[in-house]
Amino acid sequence: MTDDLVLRRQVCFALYAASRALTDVYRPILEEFGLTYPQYLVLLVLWERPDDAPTVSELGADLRLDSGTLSPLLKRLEGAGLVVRRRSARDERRVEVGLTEQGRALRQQVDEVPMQIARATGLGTADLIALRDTLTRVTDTIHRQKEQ
Amino acid sequence: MTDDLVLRRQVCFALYAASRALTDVYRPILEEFGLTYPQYLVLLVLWERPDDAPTVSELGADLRLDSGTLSPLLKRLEGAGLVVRRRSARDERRVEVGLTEQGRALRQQVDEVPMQIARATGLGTADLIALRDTLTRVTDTIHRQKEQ
DNA sequence: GCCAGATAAGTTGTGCACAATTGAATTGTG
DNA sequence: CACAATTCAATTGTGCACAACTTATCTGGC
Repeated sequence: MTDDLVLRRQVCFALYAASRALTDVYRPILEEFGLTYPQYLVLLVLWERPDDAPTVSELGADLRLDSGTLSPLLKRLEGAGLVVRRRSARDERRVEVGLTEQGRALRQQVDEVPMQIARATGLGTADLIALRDTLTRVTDTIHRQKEQ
Repeated sequence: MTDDLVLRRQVCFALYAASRALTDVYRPILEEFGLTYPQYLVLLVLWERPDDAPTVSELGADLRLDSGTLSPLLKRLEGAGLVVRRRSARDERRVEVGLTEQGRALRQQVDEVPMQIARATGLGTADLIALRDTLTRVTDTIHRQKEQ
């Protein structure tokens, strides 16, 4: 196996390992709020647009998750009293996901979570931005190829 | 609320999304060989040291996975005829994982997989090296903090 | 207005990840 | 030597991810 192949394998493993390591950092922090990381991501999307209640599909487009993942996840968030689901009046196929008062209030409580996470990475702002941009480029490249 | 809470600017989401996107690239390629990505990672470790059969713990140390993940995964690899598990003679608590002839032979067949993956990322060698180093640094920083 | 095709969300089944627990084997200490 | 503490793999239970399928609803062409 050439060095190039080893390198390429290492990049993929590095990505896989880093993603799991970061989730490990989130776990104890989010556990205080009774949240998992994917649940936290869903709430981030909802907090960004507090006025319109997106449908399951729209949430899925943002997070690149399908209903097979989101349906049970949203059911758990609803069970926790953070979210409400209601059939759209205009289109009964759609389910709109909105925040409850409790879900809205949670936003302030998790305010310092991103800073804690950034600190745990040990990277400065410039490195974080560079890393985010590279990763976003990789993700976009992959998704663009997939659509063709 | 601060920009930090904006999903797009989150390095963590970029990492999570990139990791899943890359697994999406692996899936159809590895499916031809009847492998999942974590199973492929286990085989990579075994191919790197074809002489000694590592224990479940040693595999776990390399991949940062515990027996709760590895035990059923190894059972499936054994069911596929790629791997054998045997209790250590010296220490009956340990289970050594070795390659079968079929498992050894698979190595040549998946030879060009890493190149296909690297192409899918759309990054050149320099970018791949930089990305790998940054990710490794993040992972190491997190794991070092965890041990303290 | 009717209906074939589409779209949306949910369900089922498989395979990770990981926490917590179990049970067997080994090690360290008195 | 005895035995408590440790180590190792496996198991159990929860929660993603994702493919494949189901059911309900909607849309466009006629």
